Amino acid sequence: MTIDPPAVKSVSEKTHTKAALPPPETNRLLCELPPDVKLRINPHLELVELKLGQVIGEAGCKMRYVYFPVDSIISLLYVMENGASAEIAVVGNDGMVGVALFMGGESTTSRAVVQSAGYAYKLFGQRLKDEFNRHGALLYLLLRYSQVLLTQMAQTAVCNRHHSIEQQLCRWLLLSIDRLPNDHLLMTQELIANMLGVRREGVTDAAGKLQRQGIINYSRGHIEVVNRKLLEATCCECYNVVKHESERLMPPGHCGKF
Amino acid sequence: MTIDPPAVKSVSEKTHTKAALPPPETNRLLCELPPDVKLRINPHLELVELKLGQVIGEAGCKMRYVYFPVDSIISLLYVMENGASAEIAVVGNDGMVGVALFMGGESTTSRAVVQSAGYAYKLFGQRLKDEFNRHGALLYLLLRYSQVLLTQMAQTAVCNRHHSIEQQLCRWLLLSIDRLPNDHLLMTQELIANMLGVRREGVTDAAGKLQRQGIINYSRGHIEVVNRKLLEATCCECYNVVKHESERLMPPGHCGKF
DNA sequence: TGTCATATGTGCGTTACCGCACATAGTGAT
DNA sequence: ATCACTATGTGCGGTAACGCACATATGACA
Repeated sequence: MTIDPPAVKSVSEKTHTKAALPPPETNRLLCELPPDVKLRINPHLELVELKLGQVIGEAGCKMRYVYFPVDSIISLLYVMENGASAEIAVVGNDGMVGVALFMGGESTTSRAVVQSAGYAYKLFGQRLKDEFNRHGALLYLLLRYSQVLLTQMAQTAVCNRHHSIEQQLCRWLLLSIDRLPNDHLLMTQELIANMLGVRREGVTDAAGKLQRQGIINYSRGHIEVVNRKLLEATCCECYNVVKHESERLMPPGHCGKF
Repeated sequence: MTIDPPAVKSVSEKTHTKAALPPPETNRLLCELPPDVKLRINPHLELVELKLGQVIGEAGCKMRYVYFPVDSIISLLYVMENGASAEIAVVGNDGMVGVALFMGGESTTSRAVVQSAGYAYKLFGQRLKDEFNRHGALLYLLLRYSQVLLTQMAQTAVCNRHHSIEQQLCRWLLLSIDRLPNDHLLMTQELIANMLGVRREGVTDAAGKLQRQGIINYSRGHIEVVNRKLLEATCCECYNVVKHESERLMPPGHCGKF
């Protein structure tokens, strides 16, 4: 029952033995690529382990690699001058980290932090750009994904403005477990507070309410969603808006259909 | 001295007589295009007048046209189920409205509203897509602009989370006058409140403070920035972050240099 | 000039969240 | 078993923004 940071590693290793590495297709973007693109890209993909809290992209620094999460989750976090922070968007096996590379900026104003340990496929930035500049399926796929990101950011802005900590916590939990294999996540309330840009005590309050309603169970860095339906009902509209828009923009089986 | 909605029209007409239409180059994006692209695009650009409050793109509805503002300002506004709203980003002659067209989504979850009346060049969506699909300078220019939008949205999210109404009002004023020919804007506190997603009284308070500090002058729908330096000093970091990132991503004279 | 709609000012109690201080409880290391 | 560390619980005063009600001022227009 006990899962601590080192244990996470062993769990991951157990899941992904040499005999059963998660294929690149575990990532939605890599999956949707047509065969010819895969042939060019896949040989250069490198499966890497990402540890909780690891920074894979710093604000203002040129990104050398892009990452396609398979079972890890990456937070795009904005850190202000005074140290306060806020999550801008979250990326799991539905997306990639490093859109600034093909957008032309090479860097962004936000930091990419591992929010849930796991694996990701890493690709050298120039390789991505080369394929992007062939102006084929990859370009159109990444463009659509960029719009998903845009939508998520916009919704985050709105949610920050109008919704309570409890509602935002619900949204955050839903976004997280959607990107995880089960309804169990490793995350302290302190870290969640950093993501949401609120006080730790505020998260304690909100989480307490959810626990008392039988929506979640948590203790010392573990959170389990036990009643997803109720969680969705308690959440603000923001989660559903983002989810539906993502599904609209990136329907499954889109590869080669651009 | 009196400028009301009808007067705005006459002012605009005075400025842009048949003899002196603002050229497409008044818009930064159109300006940066290399000659061959201009040759293909410009014949299809249509100068249109945009009235205050006009909706040129509705959430969830396919956009038929894209707009390149010349002296108008467009707000990307998210309207929630309960009617509350918040501005996600603002577009002036530095950008365009309708990125969803080339991103592939055809529509977004936000509404595009005219925040400041004026003119814009309108282009049929398919024309833009056609040029985009030539995979030339336009593609790379619009990608960079998309990153500017992304940055602006991210910063809006953070600003909503951490900064006071007064600071946000400063940011909003600066973003606005940067896109206007002078330091004078037509905007009631009620409308500003809608943009910022706060109460009208909150804007009254904040505006009152700024006025008492000699930073702005306002009365019945007119706001004039009289001390920009002080305004910037009173503002949060958000304005400068977005401004610098925009300048980095879209330096002048970039055309043909992709 | 008077009238009216609209924009702005102001006061009040309420709420959500903050910042801080400190108490309590799991958990790993020894 | 003990200790130290970290995560979580809780209380308290302070503050920013809210919702509401209503007062006042300004400019447009008859």
